[in-house]
Amino acid sequence: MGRLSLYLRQLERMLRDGIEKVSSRRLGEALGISDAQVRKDLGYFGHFGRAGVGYPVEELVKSVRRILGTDHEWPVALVGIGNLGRALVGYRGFRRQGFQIRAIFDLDPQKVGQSIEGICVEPASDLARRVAELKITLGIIAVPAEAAQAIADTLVSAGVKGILNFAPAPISVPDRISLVAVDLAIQLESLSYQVRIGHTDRETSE
Amino acid sequence: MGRLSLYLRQLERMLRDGIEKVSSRRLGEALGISDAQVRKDLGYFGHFGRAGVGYPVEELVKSVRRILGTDHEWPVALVGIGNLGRALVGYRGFRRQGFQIRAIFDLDPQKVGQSIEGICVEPASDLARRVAELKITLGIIAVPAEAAQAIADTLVSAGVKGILNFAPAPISVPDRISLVAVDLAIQLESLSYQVRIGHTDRETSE
DNA sequence: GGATGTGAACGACTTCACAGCG
DNA sequence: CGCTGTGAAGTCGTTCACATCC
Repeated sequence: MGRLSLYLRQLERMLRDGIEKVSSRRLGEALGISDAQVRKDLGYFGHFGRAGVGYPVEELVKSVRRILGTDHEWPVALVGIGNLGRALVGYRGFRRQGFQIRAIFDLDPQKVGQSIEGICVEPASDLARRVAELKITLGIIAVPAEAAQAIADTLVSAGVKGILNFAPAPISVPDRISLVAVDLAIQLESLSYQVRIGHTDRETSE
Repeated sequence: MGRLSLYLRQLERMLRDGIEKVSSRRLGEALGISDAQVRKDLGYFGHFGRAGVGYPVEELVKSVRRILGTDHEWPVALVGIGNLGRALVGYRGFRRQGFQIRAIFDLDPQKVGQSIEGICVEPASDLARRVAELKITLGIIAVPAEAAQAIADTLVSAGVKGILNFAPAPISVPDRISLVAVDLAIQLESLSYQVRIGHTDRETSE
Protein backbone atom coordinates (compact mmCIF):
# COMPACT_ATOMS: atom_id res chain seq x y z
CA MET A 1 0.00 0.00 0.00
CA GLY A 2 1.45 3.30 -1.14
CA ARG A 3 -0.03 5.23 1.76
CA LEU A 4 2.15 3.42 4.27
CA SER A 5 5.17 5.12 2.77
CA LEU A 6 3.49 8.48 3.16
CA TYR A 7 2.76 7.71 6.82
CA LEU A 8 6.38 6.71 7.33
CA ARG A 9 7.62 9.94 5.73
CA GLN A 10 5.36 12.03 7.95
CA LEU A 11 6.16 10.04 11.09
CA GLU A 12 9.89 10.44 10.49
CA ARG A 13 9.35 14.17 10.17
CA MET A 14 7.45 14.20 13.46
CA LEU A 15 10.15 12.13 15.13
CA ARG A 16 12.75 14.71 14.04
CA ASP A 17 10.52 17.43 15.46
CA GLY A 18 10.42 15.62 18.80
CA ILE A 19 6.74 14.72 18.68
CA GLU A 20 6.17 11.58 20.76
CA LYS A 21 2.61 10.63 20.07
CA VAL A 22 0.15 11.31 17.30
CA SER A 23 -3.54 10.68 16.68
CA SER A 24 -4.92 9.21 13.48
CA ARG A 25 -6.60 12.54 12.92
CA ARG A 26 -3.43 14.60 13.05
CA LEU A 27 -1.40 12.13 11.03
CA GLY A 28 -4.08 12.08 8.37
CA GLU A 29 -4.52 15.85 8.32
CA ALA A 30 -0.88 16.38 7.44
CA LEU A 31 -1.35 14.16 4.39
CA GLY A 32 -4.90 14.90 3.32
CA ILE A 33 -6.18 11.50 4.43
CA SER A 34 -9.19 10.79 6.67
CA ASP A 35 -8.65 9.60 10.24
CA ALA A 36 -10.72 6.48 9.62
CA GLN A 37 -8.50 5.61 6.67
CA VAL A 38 -5.36 5.96 8.75
CA ARG A 39 -6.75 3.68 11.46
CA LYS A 40 -7.90 1.06 8.94
CA ASP A 41 -4.52 1.06 7.23
CA LEU A 42 -2.53 0.71 10.42
CA GLY A 43 -5.04 -1.65 12.01
CA TYR A 44 -4.57 -4.08 9.17
CA PHE A 45 -1.03 -4.80 10.28
CA GLY A 46 -1.49 -4.91 14.03
CA HIS A 47 -2.49 -2.96 17.13
CA PHE A 48 -0.10 -0.05 17.33
CA GLY A 49 -2.21 2.55 19.09
CA ARG A 50 -3.72 3.14 22.52
CA ALA A 51 -7.30 4.28 22.77
CA GLY A 52 -7.56 7.81 24.14
CA VAL A 53 -3.85 8.42 23.60
CA GLY A 54 -2.91 7.83 19.98
CA TYR A 55 0.11 6.17 18.40
CA PRO A 56 3.65 6.30 19.81
CA VAL A 57 5.63 7.90 16.98
CA GLU A 58 8.99 6.23 17.48
CA GLU A 59 7.56 2.76 17.89
CA LEU A 60 5.25 3.21 14.94
CA VAL A 61 8.13 4.31 12.73
CA LYS A 62 9.91 1.07 13.56
CA SER A 63 6.81 -1.01 12.87
CA VAL A 64 6.06 0.65 9.56
CA ARG A 65 9.69 0.26 8.49
CA ARG A 66 9.43 -3.43 9.26
CA ILE A 67 6.22 -3.72 7.26
CA LEU A 68 7.70 -1.89 4.28
CA GLY A 69 10.91 -3.84 4.47
CA THR A 70 13.06 -0.78 5.02
CA ASP A 71 14.28 -1.99 8.40
CA HIS A 72 17.26 -3.57 6.68
CA GLU A 73 19.53 -2.76 3.73
CA TRP A 74 18.55 -3.55 0.15
CA PRO A 75 21.44 -3.87 -2.28
CA VAL A 76 20.39 -2.28 -5.57
CA ALA A 77 21.76 -2.31 -9.11
CA LEU A 78 21.16 0.62 -11.42
CA VAL A 79 21.18 0.04 -15.17
CA GLY A 80 21.54 3.08 -17.40
CA ILE A 81 23.48 6.12 -16.27
CA GLY A 82 21.97 8.90 -18.38
CA ASN A 83 20.54 12.02 -16.78
CA LEU A 84 17.87 10.12 -14.93
CA GLY A 85 20.30 7.45 -13.72
CA ARG A 86 22.56 10.15 -12.32
CA ALA A 87 19.65 11.78 -10.56
CA LEU A 88 18.73 8.47 -8.96
CA VAL A 89 22.28 7.78 -7.78
CA GLY A 90 22.45 11.19 -6.16
CA TYR A 91 19.00 10.95 -4.63
CA ARG A 92 19.38 11.00 -0.86
CA GLY A 93 15.97 9.55 -0.18
CA PHE A 94 17.05 6.13 -1.39
CA ARG A 95 19.94 5.80 0.99
CA ARG A 96 17.87 7.14 3.86
CA GLN A 97 15.39 4.31 3.41
CA GLY A 98 18.07 1.65 3.21
CA PHE A 99 18.40 1.33 -0.55
CA GLN A 100 22.09 1.16 -1.44
CA ILE A 101 23.13 1.36 -5.05
CA ARG A 102 25.97 -1.16 -5.12
CA ALA A 103 26.62 -1.30 -8.84
CA ILE A 104 25.96 0.75 -11.97
CA PHE A 105 25.79 -0.62 -15.50
CA ASP A 106 25.50 0.92 -18.93
CA LEU A 107 25.21 -0.32 -22.48
CA ASP A 108 27.38 2.48 -23.85
CA PRO A 109 31.11 1.53 -23.74
CA GLN A 110 31.95 5.24 -23.51
CA LYS A 111 30.34 5.43 -20.12
CA VAL A 112 31.94 2.30 -18.73
CA GLY A 113 34.78 3.11 -16.39
CA GLN A 114 33.38 6.50 -15.31
CA SER A 115 32.98 6.94 -11.59
CA ILE A 116 29.63 8.25 -10.33
CA GLU A 117 29.46 9.12 -6.64
CA GLY A 118 32.32 6.70 -6.06
CA ILE A 119 30.80 3.83 -8.00
CA CYS A 120 32.50 2.62 -11.17
CA VAL A 121 30.23 2.10 -14.18
CA GLU A 122 30.46 -1.46 -15.46
CA PRO A 123 29.52 -2.86 -18.87
CA ALA A 124 26.00 -4.23 -19.20
CA SER A 125 27.51 -7.48 -20.44
CA ASP A 126 28.78 -8.15 -16.92
CA LEU A 127 25.36 -7.51 -15.40
CA ALA A 128 24.28 -11.11 -14.83
CA ARG A 129 27.58 -12.20 -13.27
CA ARG A 130 28.00 -9.16 -11.05
CA VAL A 131 24.42 -9.05 -9.78
CA ALA A 132 24.73 -12.63 -8.60
CA GLU A 133 28.19 -11.96 -7.12
CA LEU A 134 27.02 -8.93 -5.14
CA LYS A 135 23.79 -10.67 -4.10
CA ILE A 136 21.76 -7.77 -5.42
CA THR A 137 18.00 -8.09 -4.86
CA LEU A 138 16.54 -5.05 -6.60
CA GLY A 139 17.21 -3.60 -10.03
CA ILE A 140 16.44 -0.12 -11.34
CA ILE A 141 16.03 0.25 -15.09
CA ALA A 142 16.82 3.71 -16.48
CA VAL A 143 17.67 2.84 -20.07
CA PRO A 144 15.88 3.80 -23.32
CA ALA A 145 12.56 2.08 -24.05
CA GLU A 146 14.03 -0.26 -26.69
CA ALA A 147 16.54 -1.81 -24.29
CA ALA A 148 14.25 -2.12 -21.28
CA GLN A 149 12.86 -5.61 -21.84
CA ALA A 150 16.27 -7.18 -22.53
CA ILE A 151 17.72 -5.61 -19.37
CA ALA A 152 14.73 -6.80 -17.38
CA ASP A 153 15.23 -10.35 -18.64
CA THR A 154 18.88 -10.25 -17.68
CA LEU A 155 18.13 -8.89 -14.21
CA VAL A 156 15.55 -11.61 -13.65
CA SER A 157 17.85 -14.39 -14.76
CA ALA A 158 20.56 -12.95 -12.50
CA GLY A 159 18.21 -13.41 -9.56
CA VAL A 160 16.82 -10.01 -8.56
CA LYS A 161 13.49 -10.16 -6.75
CA GLY A 162 12.10 -6.81 -7.83
CA ILE A 163 12.46 -4.27 -10.60
CA LEU A 164 11.76 -0.55 -10.66
CA ASN A 165 11.26 0.49 -14.28
CA PHE A 166 11.71 4.10 -15.38
CA ALA A 167 11.84 3.29 -19.09
CA PRO A 168 8.75 4.52 -20.93
CA ALA A 169 7.81 1.03 -22.09
CA PRO A 170 5.82 -1.74 -20.45
CA ILE A 171 8.05 -4.67 -19.54
CA SER A 172 6.94 -8.12 -18.53
CA VAL A 173 8.53 -10.33 -15.91
CA PRO A 174 7.61 -13.68 -14.34
CA ASP A 175 4.90 -13.62 -11.68
CA ARG A 176 7.32 -14.24 -8.82
CA ILE A 177 9.19 -11.00 -9.61
CA SER A 178 7.79 -7.73 -8.27
CA LEU A 179 7.52 -4.86 -10.66
CA VAL A 180 6.89 -1.16 -10.21
CA ALA A 181 6.81 1.08 -13.25
CA VAL A 182 7.18 4.85 -13.25
CA ASP A 183 6.59 6.68 -16.50
CA LEU A 184 7.40 10.35 -16.07
CA ALA A 185 5.51 11.49 -19.17
CA ILE A 186 2.39 9.79 -17.90
CA GLN A 187 2.53 11.87 -14.74
CA LEU A 188 2.42 15.06 -16.79
CA GLU A 189 -0.38 13.70 -18.96
CA SER A 190 -2.37 12.88 -15.89
CA LEU A 191 -1.83 16.46 -14.78
CA SER A 192 -2.90 17.97 -18.09
CA TYR A 193 -5.98 15.75 -18.04
CA GLN A 194 -6.90 17.01 -14.57
CA VAL A 195 -6.36 20.61 -15.62
CA ARG A 196 -8.51 20.18 -18.74
CA ILE A 197 -11.31 18.52 -16.78
CA GLY A 198 -10.98 20.97 -13.94
CA HIS A 199 -11.79 18.00 -11.77
CA THR A 200 -9.08 17.90 -9.16
CA ASP A 201 -8.71 14.62 -7.42
CA ARG A 202 -5.47 14.61 -5.57
CA GLU A 203 -3.06 11.95 -6.65
CA THR A 204 0.08 10.66 -5.13
CA SER A 205 2.34 8.15 -6.66
CA GLU A 206 3.31 6.65 -4.23
CA MET B 1 -7.51 8.14 -15.54
CA GLY B 2 -3.93 6.92 -15.64
CA ARG B 3 -4.74 4.01 -17.91
CA LEU B 4 -5.66 6.32 -20.78
CA SER B 5 -2.02 7.37 -20.99
CA LEU B 6 -0.98 3.75 -21.19
CA TYR B 7 -3.44 3.16 -24.01
CA LEU B 8 -2.11 6.20 -25.82
CA ARG B 9 1.48 4.99 -25.46
CA GLN B 10 0.59 1.57 -26.83
CA LEU B 11 -1.57 2.97 -29.64
CA GLU B 12 1.24 5.29 -30.73
CA ARG B 13 3.55 2.28 -30.84
CA MET B 14 1.02 0.39 -32.99
CA LEU B 15 0.61 3.39 -35.26
CA ARG B 16 4.39 3.46 -35.82
CA ASP B 17 4.25 -0.26 -36.59
CA GLY B 18 1.61 0.37 -39.22
CA ILE B 19 -1.22 -1.40 -37.42
CA GLU B 20 -4.53 0.12 -38.52
CA LYS B 21 -7.07 -1.46 -36.26
CA VAL B 22 -6.99 -3.10 -32.87
CA SER B 23 -9.44 -4.99 -30.68
CA SER B 24 -9.94 -4.26 -27.01
CA ARG B 25 -8.50 -7.69 -26.34
CA ARG B 26 -5.21 -7.07 -28.14
CA LEU B 27 -4.80 -3.57 -26.77
CA GLY B 28 -5.38 -4.84 -23.26
CA GLU B 29 -3.09 -7.85 -23.64
CA ALA B 30 -0.13 -5.64 -24.46
CA LEU B 31 -0.64 -3.80 -21.19
CA GLY B 32 -1.90 -6.52 -18.86
CA ILE B 33 -5.43 -5.11 -18.75
CA SER B 34 -8.66 -7.02 -19.38
CA ASP B 35 -10.60 -6.45 -22.60
CA ALA B 36 -13.72 -5.46 -20.68
CA GLN B 37 -11.74 -2.83 -18.83
CA VAL B 38 -10.42 -1.34 -22.05
CA ARG B 39 -13.92 -1.14 -23.52
CA LYS B 40 -15.35 0.47 -20.38
CA ASP B 41 -12.56 3.03 -20.24
CA LEU B 42 -12.90 4.06 -23.87
CA GLY B 43 -16.68 3.78 -23.87
CA TYR B 44 -16.86 6.35 -21.10
CA PHE B 45 -15.61 9.07 -23.44
CA GLY B 46 -17.51 8.15 -26.60
CA HIS B 47 -18.12 5.53 -29.26
CA PHE B 48 -14.77 4.98 -30.92
CA GLY B 49 -15.04 1.36 -32.02
CA ARG B 50 -16.98 -0.70 -34.52
CA ALA B 51 -18.59 -3.95 -33.43
CA GLY B 52 -16.98 -6.90 -35.14
CA VAL B 53 -14.04 -4.81 -36.32
CA GLY B 54 -12.32 -3.10 -33.41
CA TYR B 55 -10.91 0.40 -33.00
CA PRO B 56 -9.24 2.42 -35.76
CA VAL B 57 -5.76 3.09 -34.32
CA GLU B 58 -5.02 6.46 -35.90
CA GLU B 59 -8.40 7.93 -35.12
CA LEU B 60 -8.30 6.60 -31.57
CA VAL B 61 -4.87 8.14 -30.99
CA LYS B 62 -6.30 11.52 -31.94
CA SER B 63 -9.32 11.06 -29.69
CA VAL B 64 -7.29 9.98 -26.69
CA ARG B 65 -4.88 12.87 -27.19
CA ARG B 66 -7.83 15.23 -27.17
CA ILE B 67 -9.18 13.64 -23.99
CA LEU B 68 -5.83 13.85 -22.24
CA GLY B 69 -5.22 17.38 -23.40
CA THR B 70 -2.05 16.50 -25.31
CA ASP B 71 -3.52 17.62 -28.63
CA HIS B 72 -2.05 21.05 -28.05
CA GLU B 73 1.10 22.51 -26.50
CA TRP B 74 1.48 23.02 -22.75
CA PRO B 75 4.05 25.62 -21.73
CA VAL B 76 5.85 24.34 -18.65
CA ALA B 77 8.15 25.90 -16.06
CA LEU B 78 10.75 23.79 -14.26
CA VAL B 79 11.93 24.89 -10.84
CA GLY B 80 15.14 23.32 -9.52
CA ILE B 81 17.89 22.26 -11.88
CA GLY B 82 19.70 19.59 -9.88
CA ASN B 83 20.27 16.12 -11.25
CA LEU B 84 16.58 15.36 -11.43
CA GLY B 85 15.76 18.69 -13.05
CA ARG B 86 18.37 18.03 -15.74
CA ALA B 87 16.95 14.59 -16.37
CA LEU B 88 13.49 16.08 -16.81
CA VAL B 89 14.70 18.77 -19.24
CA GLY B 90 16.40 16.13 -21.35
CA TYR B 91 13.48 13.73 -21.23
CA ARG B 92 12.18 13.30 -24.77
CA GLY B 93 8.83 11.93 -23.69
CA PHE B 94 7.70 15.32 -22.45
CA ARG B 95 8.23 17.09 -25.75
CA ARG B 96 6.67 14.23 -27.65
CA GLN B 97 3.44 14.68 -25.72
CA GLY B 98 3.40 18.43 -26.21
CA PHE B 99 4.95 19.55 -22.94
CA GLN B 100 7.45 22.30 -23.64
CA ILE B 101 9.74 23.48 -20.91
CA ARG B 102 9.81 27.21 -21.59
CA ALA B 103 11.69 28.39 -18.52
CA ILE B 104 13.98 27.01 -15.83
CA PHE B 105 14.44 28.52 -12.38
CA ASP B 106 16.74 27.79 -9.46
CA LEU B 107 17.24 29.13 -5.96
CA ASP B 108 21.02 28.81 -6.16
CA PRO B 109 22.60 31.99 -7.64
CA GLN B 110 25.51 29.83 -8.85
CA LYS B 111 23.23 28.00 -11.22
CA VAL B 112 21.51 31.10 -12.58
CA GLY B 113 22.81 32.00 -16.02
CA GLN B 114 23.77 28.46 -16.99
CA SER B 115 22.25 27.22 -20.20
CA ILE B 116 20.57 23.80 -20.16
CA GLU B 117 19.49 22.43 -23.51
CA GLY B 118 19.35 25.95 -24.82
CA ILE B 119 17.33 27.35 -21.94
CA CYS B 120 18.90 29.91 -19.63
CA VAL B 121 18.43 29.30 -15.89
CA GLU B 122 16.71 32.24 -14.22
CA PRO B 123 16.63 33.23 -10.53
CA ALA B 124 13.70 31.90 -8.53
CA SER B 125 12.98 35.48 -7.46
CA ASP B 126 11.80 36.17 -11.04
CA LEU B 127 9.50 33.18 -11.05
CA ALA B 128 6.19 34.94 -10.48
CA ARG B 129 6.83 37.65 -13.04
CA ARG B 130 8.18 35.37 -15.76
CA VAL B 131 5.53 32.66 -15.40
CA ALA B 132 2.83 35.24 -15.95
CA GLU B 133 4.77 36.82 -18.82
CA LEU B 134 5.25 33.52 -20.64
CA LYS B 135 1.68 32.41 -19.92
CA ILE B 136 2.93 29.19 -18.41
CA THR B 137 0.19 26.81 -17.26
CA LEU B 138 2.09 23.93 -15.63
CA GLY B 139 4.91 23.92 -13.12
CA ILE B 140 7.32 21.13 -12.24
CA ILE B 141 8.90 21.25 -8.79
CA ALA B 142 12.28 19.54 -8.48
CA VAL B 143 13.74 21.37 -5.48
CA PRO B 144 14.64 20.04 -2.01
CA ALA B 145 11.77 19.19 0.33
CA GLU B 146 12.21 22.33 2.46
CA ALA B 147 11.69 24.70 -0.46
CA ALA B 148 8.82 22.87 -2.11
CA GLN B 149 5.87 24.55 -0.41
CA ALA B 150 7.17 28.06 -0.96
CA ILE B 151 7.79 27.37 -4.64
CA ALA B 152 4.33 25.86 -4.96
CA ASP B 153 2.77 28.98 -3.42
CA THR B 154 4.66 31.19 -5.84
CA LEU B 155 3.65 29.09 -8.84
CA VAL B 156 0.03 29.22 -7.78
CA SER B 157 0.02 32.96 -7.27
CA ALA B 158 1.69 33.35 -10.67
CA GLY B 159 -1.28 31.59 -12.21
CA VAL B 160 -0.26 28.05 -13.13
CA LYS B 161 -3.15 25.60 -13.32
CA GLY B 162 -1.30 22.44 -12.38
CA ILE B 163 1.80 21.33 -10.48
CA LEU B 164 3.89 18.19 -10.79
CA ASN B 165 5.81 17.75 -7.55
CA PHE B 166 8.97 15.65 -7.39
CA ALA B 167 10.07 16.97 -3.99
CA PRO B 168 9.78 14.32 -1.26
CA ALA B 169 7.34 16.40 0.77
CA PRO B 170 3.59 16.79 0.64
CA ILE B 171 2.58 20.23 -0.61
CA SER B 172 -0.83 21.78 -0.44
CA VAL B 173 -2.46 23.98 -3.05
CA PRO B 174 -5.92 25.51 -3.46
CA ASP B 175 -8.65 23.18 -4.71
CA ARG B 176 -8.80 24.73 -8.14
CA ILE B 177 -5.15 23.81 -8.82
CA SER B 178 -4.37 20.28 -10.00
CA LEU B 179 -1.59 18.45 -8.26
CA VAL B 180 0.31 15.27 -9.04
CA ALA B 181 3.07 14.15 -6.71
CA VAL B 182 5.83 11.69 -7.52
CA ASP B 183 8.09 10.56 -4.72
CA LEU B 184 10.85 8.38 -6.07
CA ALA B 185 11.75 6.84 -2.73
CA ILE B 186 8.16 5.75 -2.26
CA GLN B 187 8.31 3.78 -5.48
CA LEU B 188 11.26 1.80 -4.16
CA GLU B 189 9.54 1.28 -0.82
CA SER B 190 6.49 -0.02 -2.59
CA LEU B 191 8.78 -2.42 -4.41
CA SER B 192 10.51 -3.66 -1.28
CA TYR B 193 7.11 -4.14 0.33
CA GLN B 194 5.95 -6.27 -2.57
CA VAL B 195 9.13 -8.31 -2.48
CA ARG B 196 8.80 -8.90 1.25
CA ILE B 197 5.17 -9.92 0.97
CA GLY B 198 5.86 -11.98 -2.12
CA HIS B 199 2.46 -10.76 -3.18
CA THR B 200 2.97 -9.34 -6.61
CA ASP B 201 0.26 -7.04 -7.75
CA ARG B 202 1.44 -5.17 -10.75
CA GLU B 203 1.60 -1.46 -10.33
CA THR B 204 2.03 1.28 -12.80
CA SER B 205 2.46 4.87 -11.88
CA GLU B 206 1.21 6.40 -14.30
C1' DG C 1 -13.45 13.27 27.05
C1' DG C 2 -10.40 11.72 23.59
C1' DA C 3 -8.86 8.25 20.85
C1' DT C 4 -8.54 3.43 18.92
C1' DG C 5 -10.28 -0.62 16.41
C1' DT C 6 -13.89 -2.57 13.69
C1' DG C 7 -18.33 -4.33 11.77
C1' DA C 8 -21.73 -2.40 8.79
C1' DA C 9 -23.11 0.81 5.08
C1' DC C 10 -21.66 2.89 1.24
C1' DG C 11 -19.53 3.92 -3.09
C1' DA C 12 -16.25 3.20 -6.73
C1' DC C 13 -14.18 0.36 -9.70
C1' DT C 14 -13.86 -4.41 -12.24
C1' DT C 15 -15.45 -8.31 -14.25
C1' DC C 16 -19.27 -10.89 -16.28
C1' DA C 17 -22.30 -11.84 -19.72
C1' DC C 18 -24.91 -10.88 -23.46
C1' DA C 19 -27.71 -8.18 -26.88
C1' DG C 20 -26.78 -6.24 -31.15
C1' DC C 21 -24.11 -4.64 -34.93
C1' DG C 22 -20.87 -5.25 -38.98
C1' DC D 1 -18.78 -15.14 -36.30
C1' DG D 2 -15.99 -11.43 -34.03
C1' DC D 3 -16.14 -7.58 -31.45
C1' DT D 4 -18.24 -3.48 -29.30
C1' DG D 5 -21.00 -1.25 -25.79
C1' DT D 6 -23.38 -1.76 -21.54
C1' DG D 7 -26.51 -3.14 -17.82
C1' DA D 8 -26.05 -6.44 -13.91
C1' DA D 9 -23.27 -8.73 -10.59
C1' DG D 10 -19.41 -8.83 -8.01
C1' DT D 11 -15.30 -7.13 -5.66
C1' DC D 12 -12.51 -4.00 -3.43
C1' DG D 13 -11.58 0.09 -0.89
C1' DT D 14 -13.45 4.06 1.87
C1' DT D 15 -16.35 6.22 5.18
C1' DC D 16 -19.59 5.92 9.10
C1' DA D 17 -20.68 5.03 13.59
C1' DC D 18 -20.08 3.15 17.81
C1' DA D 19 -18.50 -0.07 21.51
C1' DT D 20 -14.40 0.03 24.06
C1' DC D 21 -10.52 1.47 26.45
C1' DC D 22 -7.18 5.00 28.66
